[in-house]
Amino acid sequence: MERTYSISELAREFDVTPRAIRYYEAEGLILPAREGQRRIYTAGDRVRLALVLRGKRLGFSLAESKDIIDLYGAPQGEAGQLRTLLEKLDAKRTMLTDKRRDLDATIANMDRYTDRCRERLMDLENTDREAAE
Amino acid sequence: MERTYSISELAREFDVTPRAIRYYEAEGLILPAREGQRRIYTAGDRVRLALVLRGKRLGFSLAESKDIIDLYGAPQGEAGQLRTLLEKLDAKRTMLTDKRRDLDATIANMDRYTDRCRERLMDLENTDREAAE
DNA sequence: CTTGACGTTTACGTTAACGTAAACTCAGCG
DNA sequence: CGCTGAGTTTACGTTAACGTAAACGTCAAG
Repeated sequence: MERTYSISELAREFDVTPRAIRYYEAEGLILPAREGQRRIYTAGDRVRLALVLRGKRLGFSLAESKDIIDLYGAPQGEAGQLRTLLEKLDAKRTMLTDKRRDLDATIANMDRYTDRCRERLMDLENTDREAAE
Repeated sequence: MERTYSISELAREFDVTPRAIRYYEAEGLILPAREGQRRIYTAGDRVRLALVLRGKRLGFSLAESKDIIDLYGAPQGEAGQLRTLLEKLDAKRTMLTDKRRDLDATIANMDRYTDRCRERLMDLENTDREAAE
């Protein structure tokens, strides 16, 4: 038997509130089974939650994350379905690499600035040392 | 004389509304000069706007973007100021590279899945061709 | 002179993503 | 049996980031 999780268990593990997890369910991002009234999360549900949270860190809305996550699990019976799936995957990939370009530019920018700051600091320390002689 | 811009000029160029630009000003992200009552944006203001929008694409809140943008332009007179600035820059850089790790993982994940889909499609096309014989 | 185009302030409305609180169920324990 | 701890639903509250609308200024063109 596969291991399952309660809502508060997942909440603790990922440091979110049960309320947030229920909200993701209401938005159609996670669909746990029920045992009576209680929600039962499988390992698959846990992965989906992790994907949602990673999406959040990357600045995706829940709707965008749902778009992406739903691609994993799309029907692949016919060749036509596979082809449209591949197109959608390509579109998402483009969006992701665009974001990476922005991110790399931001980091490169900051690095250049940091270098200038370091130089400035070394200059300051040198003149201090000279003044102390 | 350096070129300046009106609010609607910048709005058109970056495809945002004047309202949004004024909001960024209210939040302290851009501080254009005034000519009478009208806002006059310099090339520097334009750069700051571009940084704000890039931050948005990366999923930063306006407050986070302000944090980052304010680092460029922080006082660097004393060595102490430079050292705390360098610390803050390092912290931000760590956050950015963390984000890139998430982003790379997301892309790699999607690429693996895409490869499996492509294989599946080729298999399907092969069995189709064989069935047609 | 008035009509637009562009700008301004002020203020209220809207959406996403939850937080918070109330009132309920239900299994287990002493 | 009553209590506790975990879970549930329902509903209203909250914040960020603007959208939208009203009411006004200003200046060049017709």
